[in-house]
Amino acid sequence: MIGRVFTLEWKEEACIISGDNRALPGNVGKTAIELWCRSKSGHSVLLLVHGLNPYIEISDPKTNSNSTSPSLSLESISEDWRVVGTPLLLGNKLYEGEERPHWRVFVKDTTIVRKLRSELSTRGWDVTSSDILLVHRLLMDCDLGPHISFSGEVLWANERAPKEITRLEDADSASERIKQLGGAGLYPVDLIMSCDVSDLRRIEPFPTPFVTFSYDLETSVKHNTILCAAAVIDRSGQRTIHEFKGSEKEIMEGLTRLVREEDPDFITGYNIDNFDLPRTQERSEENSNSFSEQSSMFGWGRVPLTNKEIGVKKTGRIFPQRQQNRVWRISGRIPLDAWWQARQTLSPQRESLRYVSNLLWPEQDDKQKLDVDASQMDMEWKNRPEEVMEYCVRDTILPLDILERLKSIPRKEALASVSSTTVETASAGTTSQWIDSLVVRLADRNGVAIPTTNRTTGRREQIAGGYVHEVEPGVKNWVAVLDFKSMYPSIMISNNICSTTLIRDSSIESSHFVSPITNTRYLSKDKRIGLVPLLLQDLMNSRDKYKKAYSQALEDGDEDEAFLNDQLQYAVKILMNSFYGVFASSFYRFTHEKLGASITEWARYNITEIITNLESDGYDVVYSDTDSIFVCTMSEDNTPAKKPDSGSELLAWESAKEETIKLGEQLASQFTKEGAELEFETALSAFFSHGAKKRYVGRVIWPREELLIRGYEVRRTDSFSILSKTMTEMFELILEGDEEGAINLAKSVITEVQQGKIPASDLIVSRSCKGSWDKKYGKWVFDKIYANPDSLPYVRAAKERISRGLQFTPGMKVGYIITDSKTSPMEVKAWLVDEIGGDPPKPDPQYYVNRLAKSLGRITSALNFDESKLKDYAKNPSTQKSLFDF
DNA sequence: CCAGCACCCTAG
DNA sequence: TTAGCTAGGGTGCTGG
Repeated sequence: MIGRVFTLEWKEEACIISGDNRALPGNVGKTAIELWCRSKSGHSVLLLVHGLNPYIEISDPKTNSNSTSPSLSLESISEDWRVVGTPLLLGNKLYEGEERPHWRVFVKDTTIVRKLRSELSTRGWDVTSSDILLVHRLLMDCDLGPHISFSGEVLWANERAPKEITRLEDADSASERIKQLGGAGLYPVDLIMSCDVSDLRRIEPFPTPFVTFSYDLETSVKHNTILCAAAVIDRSGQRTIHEFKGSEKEIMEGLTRLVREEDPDFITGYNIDNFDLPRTQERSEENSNSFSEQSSMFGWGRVPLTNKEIGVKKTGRIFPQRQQNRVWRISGRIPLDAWWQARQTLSPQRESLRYVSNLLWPEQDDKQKLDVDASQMDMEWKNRPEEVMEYCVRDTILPLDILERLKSIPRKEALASVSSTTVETASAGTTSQWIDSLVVRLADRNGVAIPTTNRTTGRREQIAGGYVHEVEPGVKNWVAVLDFKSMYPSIMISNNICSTTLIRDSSIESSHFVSPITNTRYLSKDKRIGLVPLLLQDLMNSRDKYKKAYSQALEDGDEDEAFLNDQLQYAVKILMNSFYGVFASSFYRFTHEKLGASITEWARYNITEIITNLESDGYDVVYSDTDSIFVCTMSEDNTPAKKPDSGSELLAWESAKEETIKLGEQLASQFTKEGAELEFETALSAFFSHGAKKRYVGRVIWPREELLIRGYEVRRTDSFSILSKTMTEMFELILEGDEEGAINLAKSVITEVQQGKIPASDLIVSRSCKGSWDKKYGKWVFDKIYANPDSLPYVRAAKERISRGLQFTPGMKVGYIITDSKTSPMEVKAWLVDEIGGDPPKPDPQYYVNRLAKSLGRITSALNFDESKLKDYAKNPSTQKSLFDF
């Protein structure tokens, strides 16, 4: 290997992708933290950080705040072989509502923390700060986010490293030096450096030029073997395409060489989590006799190909790994499945790559042209290898286009920035890890001990949630929608709700907050401001700051700056909204069961009080859900909801609109109080519901014009398109006051379905289907998950898919057509036309007539025209000429 | 025909 | 180093 090395100091800025740690050689009780970064100027960096060593904290439950000598033995801890030095007295910390002295115990190595923790707690100690990864500890203790500047000693650099670094030296001695410093050897990155914790600084977020690798395998349906593969590298927009043919071994070695040479941060593809990665793992195992051999085919981890990293068990960091049904982990890189991203942000009706690309780029035929039959891949590969390869290449480009369109990567980076964690944690971590990142560092600075995650299993009793107002069937004209700004966070802030302020005993406090129903008490703010309220207030302020910066950047015409700030404000919103759920959970480290319940009871109290007041003032409250209130702005007004074209009617309409806006603003300010800010969100010219909670539509006229639909089939991914289309059109008509038109539309569509005039493609039902892989028998099974799988239509459709040689992954949506509803369970046929073409299944008209009559009938019955009338009409449309015959 | 149940998906 | 929450609507199957 050729490289350049020096005794050079180097300083630059980068974004932390992920991190890990390794003990320094010689059992010296020191640990180096590895940070994999992408620099602002585009090269990759591995940073070995020194100066932070693993520790845990302990306290004695029997020692109070006035004493510094515990009843338990500190000496025996000092003598433990796993412990470095003597425990360090930190002073008092708050733990479960009590102040008591805490000691910090340094541990030789991160791998033995778990055992030591359980031993100490068996001996009677309360052990805290003991389940936090060292790399997270680094970010917390040094108050860093993902964007950092650093300076240090250069240990190794390749051709992509900055030109200023020039002196040549040999690879072996560089590798040796890296190992002495706790590293693993020559990592496959552009630049390797060493520094001290004090050399790291938090800096303002910037858009990092990440490198992404997208890949796709074509495999034999018969033998599961790999036929060919393609990959694309995206280096800040510049893409290079790579094709792989030959033996399976050659294909996988080619992919692995590409990963190691191009050194991507993200690894993507369509459905890689459940298909390409597990298949590559399987085939590389099958094609090798040792881990070392396998590493040439699947050694994608960003670590050197040393014996230690390859490992003697399946624990070597060189291999991508997945713990039981969880996300994939690849050392130093981030797997990011385009399928999952599309599913999460788009909620598409169906989830095949064809369907999603058609959804995103309807005008581009070439992106979705069907030219290879995936269910006959062996034959296709034999007869038309060029076309198969072209198809394979296209399927590696599309995932990159999807991520680009959904802004997935900048979103993860923004979330990492506002939650001050690595991009990997933002991308693959859990909501409680994002919140940990902020709460733990604040707790450390405020003398609050860090309890471990609550590992109890089994569900505790549910807490009560939000309030939902009954809704009457029918249309209401001129409605103002008010809602609370960040309701749950505001409640936590204004009532100082936090585990650090919860009053746990019956002690008398001079002043405190008391929840309205269960009388849960929280300290007043002059006694102590809760960590979480403090944090939420900070986040609220920072969101305002980002929003301002966004507007300013738009004004200045700086698109990049506007985009960055928009991402950041959005990430803050996501993060703030995650707090309630985490604190209402049963396992989170700073949770107490009373916290979640207090938040929602204050919420219910606030909103029902306002509703009562509005009603007693004579207002008609049409609907309310958790943090929103829909209120009629005119009691006896006949101004039609449909916007007239001109004349005096238009003037009347405009004045009704003005009136609604004025009243909306007035009511919002009237009912706003400290810590519960009510905002006027939208004005509706008409509101309709058939009378069910969480199902309504509105004609929005301010601040923009749109049709608002909530809950109804139109919003559901398991509806079929003729139902969604018809219902949407009916809503348009109803909100314009044309009820007759809506009923007629329902009748005519049902008639067409009865007569078999609607194409099957408008009748596809799609639902997600779970399943688990039976290793022993090598097939998908459903009875571990479902009580009676064969009675579920989507399971039967999934089984049909599988039997036809198509991919199945747990949780995927499966499309099907109901072909005979007279039997029970009803007969369904999988929708495979998108993937393998052929004739569509023949739908059972009666089933669809019934479904439409039921769903559309719910709507029309609110207009006094019920389901049975719709069905009668469909059976014999010619005899029923007028709507009002009935 | 109906109640009870399992399961999916959405609102917030 | 396992893990956000509750409220609510709706479909289809089973068994009486």
